[in-house]
Amino acid sequence: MKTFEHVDCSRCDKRQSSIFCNTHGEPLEDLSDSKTCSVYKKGQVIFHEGGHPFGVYCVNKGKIKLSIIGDEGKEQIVRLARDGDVLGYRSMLVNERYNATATVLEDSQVCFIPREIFMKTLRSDSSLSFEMMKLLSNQLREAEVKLTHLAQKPVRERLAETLLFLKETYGYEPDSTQIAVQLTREEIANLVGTATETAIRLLSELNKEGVIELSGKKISIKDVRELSRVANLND
Amino acid sequence: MKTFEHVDCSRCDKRQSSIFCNTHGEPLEDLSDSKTCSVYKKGQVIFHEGGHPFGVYCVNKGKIKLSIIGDEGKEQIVRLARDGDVLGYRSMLVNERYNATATVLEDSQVCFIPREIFMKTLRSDSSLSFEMMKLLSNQLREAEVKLTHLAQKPVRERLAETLLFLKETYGYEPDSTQIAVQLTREEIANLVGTATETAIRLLSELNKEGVIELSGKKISIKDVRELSRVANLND
DNA sequence: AGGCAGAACTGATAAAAATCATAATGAGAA
DNA sequence: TTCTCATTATGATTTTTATCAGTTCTGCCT
Repeated sequence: MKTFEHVDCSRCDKRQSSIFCNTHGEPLEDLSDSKTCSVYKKGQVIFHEGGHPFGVYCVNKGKIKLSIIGDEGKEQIVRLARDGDVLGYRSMLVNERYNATATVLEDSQVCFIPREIFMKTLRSDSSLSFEMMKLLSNQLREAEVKLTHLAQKPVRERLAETLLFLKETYGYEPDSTQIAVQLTREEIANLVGTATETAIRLLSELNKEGVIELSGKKISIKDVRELSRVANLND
Repeated sequence: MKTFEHVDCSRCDKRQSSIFCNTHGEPLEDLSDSKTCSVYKKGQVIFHEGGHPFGVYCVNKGKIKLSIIGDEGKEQIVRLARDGDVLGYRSMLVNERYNATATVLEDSQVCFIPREIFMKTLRSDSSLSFEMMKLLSNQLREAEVKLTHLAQKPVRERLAETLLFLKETYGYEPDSTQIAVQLTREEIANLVGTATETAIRLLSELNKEGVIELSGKKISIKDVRELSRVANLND
């Protein structure tokens, strides 16, 4: 974990779409001055389930998975983070240990804002607490919808939905319909909530049907419309 | 929906354990003066999925389910509310339509705080936004854990877990080990995330095993320890 | 380049859970 | 009270999904 050149928050173009979008002036400078910026290599863990939170992490550039380990040691991926996303705020707010592990999916640049500074900003800048509430609200809604689908929809539909979700989250590779993230089949299964073999089987099924195209870990969506139909998204 | 006698927030004993625990003085009076208090009968709907939020609901006394209707019209119960809980705040914060329906499980008294007043209080009373963030954080954690269990644990374990959850949420009837809430078997299934017949079958299985005792809709827990073991809660 | 380990794949089988069908019970309305 | 309809219950069957076993593929390391 190497430190990379310090990025001035006021010049960070990801800020506009982040919870700091309305934070300006002194509070923002405070944050910027006290943070540290690091590079994480693929596979590295930013924080561990059960660990103590000492601050929040702000993704400058990167792709990160947040996962919970279930009773039998099986991973469940509960969220994916991209540029501009903030991680670890929840545990900090309620002053509890992390209940998820953040693992880097590809080399990423992440800024760390120490606890005290973040909490101070939260107290002084009411727009930040507002953005926090909105963020939490949205994530809660997403989690509840996901819950419903997990309980009610068959694996094939959930897999299609997951692929569309990956596309929405990370977009396509330049000039292609390949989803811009590399996940193992196991990770895809842990996102969908199924067994690895089942995920593999259904992926190659969609491949045969011409809806998607597989080349190694790269997945391209050949027919978004049909994939949406498979996902059966009416709500 | 009849209006019941106005309850002064400052004298409401549920306030201590609610998000208004640190709200005092003028802000609290404002809330108290502008709210309306209503009685809802069993089965009545407080708000509908898709409807516009005009304020937040504060449960004075009652038991309420929050549910989402899935693609095939099947209900998924995503949360249960009890005395002191607040409902509908999430949609209001992000200014979206309700994404869940709130239905009263037994006759309840609920106060309604109009949108403007609540938002005003949120701006003026920073402790309230803090409590909101904590509440949202906790609910998000719960949702993510539930998600993981839904994806990884068999129905029997989830049913046992649900029964323990019901006990934690609503407690026992006075001088008994009967859980203090009446749900149909279908509702239990929609909470667990399974088919009604499966829920019925597994309930009678636990009944035969002597872990619980069924009498109509009343469920009593005869052996909490064994039920916890069935739920397989290691995390 | 060769070999090795992990990942991806495929088939067979087993287990879990949903669905369908049908009967019994019970609560509320006329 | 009796009738009716919804809920509960149970059995049989099918479908879905997981698990197990074995093979091929691929990237990586020396």
